[in-house]
Amino acid sequence: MAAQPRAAANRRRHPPRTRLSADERERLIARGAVSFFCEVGFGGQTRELAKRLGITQPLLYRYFPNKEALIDRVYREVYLNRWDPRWEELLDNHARPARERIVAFYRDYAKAVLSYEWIRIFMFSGLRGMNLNSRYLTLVRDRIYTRVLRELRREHGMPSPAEVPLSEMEFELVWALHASIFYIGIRKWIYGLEIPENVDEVVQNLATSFLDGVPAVMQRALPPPARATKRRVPPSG
Amino acid sequence: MAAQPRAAANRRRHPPRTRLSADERERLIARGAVSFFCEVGFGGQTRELAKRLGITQPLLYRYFPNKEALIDRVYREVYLNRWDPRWEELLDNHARPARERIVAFYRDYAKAVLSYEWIRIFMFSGLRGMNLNSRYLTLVRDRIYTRVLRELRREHGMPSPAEVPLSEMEFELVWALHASIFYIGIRKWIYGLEIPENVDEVVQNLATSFLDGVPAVMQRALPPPARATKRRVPPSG
DNA sequence: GATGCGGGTTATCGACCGATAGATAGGCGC
DNA sequence: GCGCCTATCTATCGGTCGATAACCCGCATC
Repeated sequence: MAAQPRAAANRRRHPPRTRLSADERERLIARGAVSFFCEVGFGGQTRELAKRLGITQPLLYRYFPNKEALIDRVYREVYLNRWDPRWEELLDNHARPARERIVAFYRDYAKAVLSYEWIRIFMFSGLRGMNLNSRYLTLVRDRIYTRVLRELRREHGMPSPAEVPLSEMEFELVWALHASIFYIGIRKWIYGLEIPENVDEVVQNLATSFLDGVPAVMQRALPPPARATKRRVPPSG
Repeated sequence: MAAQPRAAANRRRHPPRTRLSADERERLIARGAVSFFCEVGFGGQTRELAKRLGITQPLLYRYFPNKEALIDRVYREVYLNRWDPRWEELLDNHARPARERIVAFYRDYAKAVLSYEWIRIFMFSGLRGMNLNSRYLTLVRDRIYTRVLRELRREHGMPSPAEVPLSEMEFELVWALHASIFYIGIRKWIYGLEIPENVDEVVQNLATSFLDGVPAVMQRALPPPARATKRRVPPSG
């Protein structure tokens, strides 16, 4: 702080500029942007973000052409690499009982999805009108819900999806389980409510309760002709 | 400016100003603010809001001291008068079977809550860090969840909440039903996904499936001494 | 030890946005 | 039909924010 011969050092308002490689700096900015925007929303100011990163605001524009590009990067950072391809294998593995597989999957899925960043970014991007959410959820529907329902059908001796296509109502039932898990995150990181410590146990109970309660509704929801497919029936009368 | 006989009329950029009573104008602004902010979020600009209302932006400031006051008004407009006191009566009415009451309640609750405005304002206010959400949800927990669980306990011959307090896990199970209903709205009005037309039927199935699946989990979750009340068993073997 | 590449900074622009001041005009009371 | 009250408008201010321009300087290179 004392008067130094090097006047330039005193004029400088910024702490000693740390000089990083371009790659490293870009990663730092990207990571910082994720935690910044998922906290304050995409309306957050670039100046504030720069401050948190310990750099000046124009430096952001050396690495990203504009704010929108930075936001895009945040999306990529959060949405990509969150999908575990082993989930599908897990659900397909007929060596384990269906019930056990489904519970195991949801416990693992919950662990991946129930995070501050994911929940909030997901919500912000939805409210912003991006279609990222719908794209992602279509993936979940095609890759997961179909499998869960297929296994449930088989488990309870109902016709396979090939025989009787999965109904909208059946998808709604799986949506409900998905919702009840995701909502735990919403309660904690959007509403700021307390949630139980043993989330894993809660998820397990939710999945169990789902598996107990859903089959009856599924059976009721099967279209009348389909319910009779156990005795082979020709497609058309 | 051009020297015309009726210069004033030509200089006017606005359509013929409609002059309303203060009360009426304020209501108009409040209603417009609700639909505006729930669409674009609270970051929406007062100029844009004024445009939609067909008035000039400074007029807003005649009725509301600042933007924040306008937003507060939006909250009041949306949060208040959405609670139907008959819900509690409905759940307490022992003349009807518990199952029927609970299903009826959720069908009605869903009808009240699954609206564009409610879902989005609720989300926006949560992300903004207001504690309105937690206050509201604490109300729901105290007034609704406790009743639902109480009736479920009674229905299945479990000890009353007075005998064995409601556990966190039991509340989680009711949360799950709440979540699965609320999430229908999130899917539609935040993610922009298609949802079934017959929401009422879906809600009915969700509630039914809940009532089918939950009791077993509840019974398992009861603390050991309580579970043992049927066959008296000493605590330690 | 001059040179220049490139990461980092300061200074600033222009648009936007909340808010205010003061002019304007619709319509009621007399 | 005159005057006043007040709802509404025009004009504008001051701060904010994304973005750009131009300069700074540590270090590798020769």
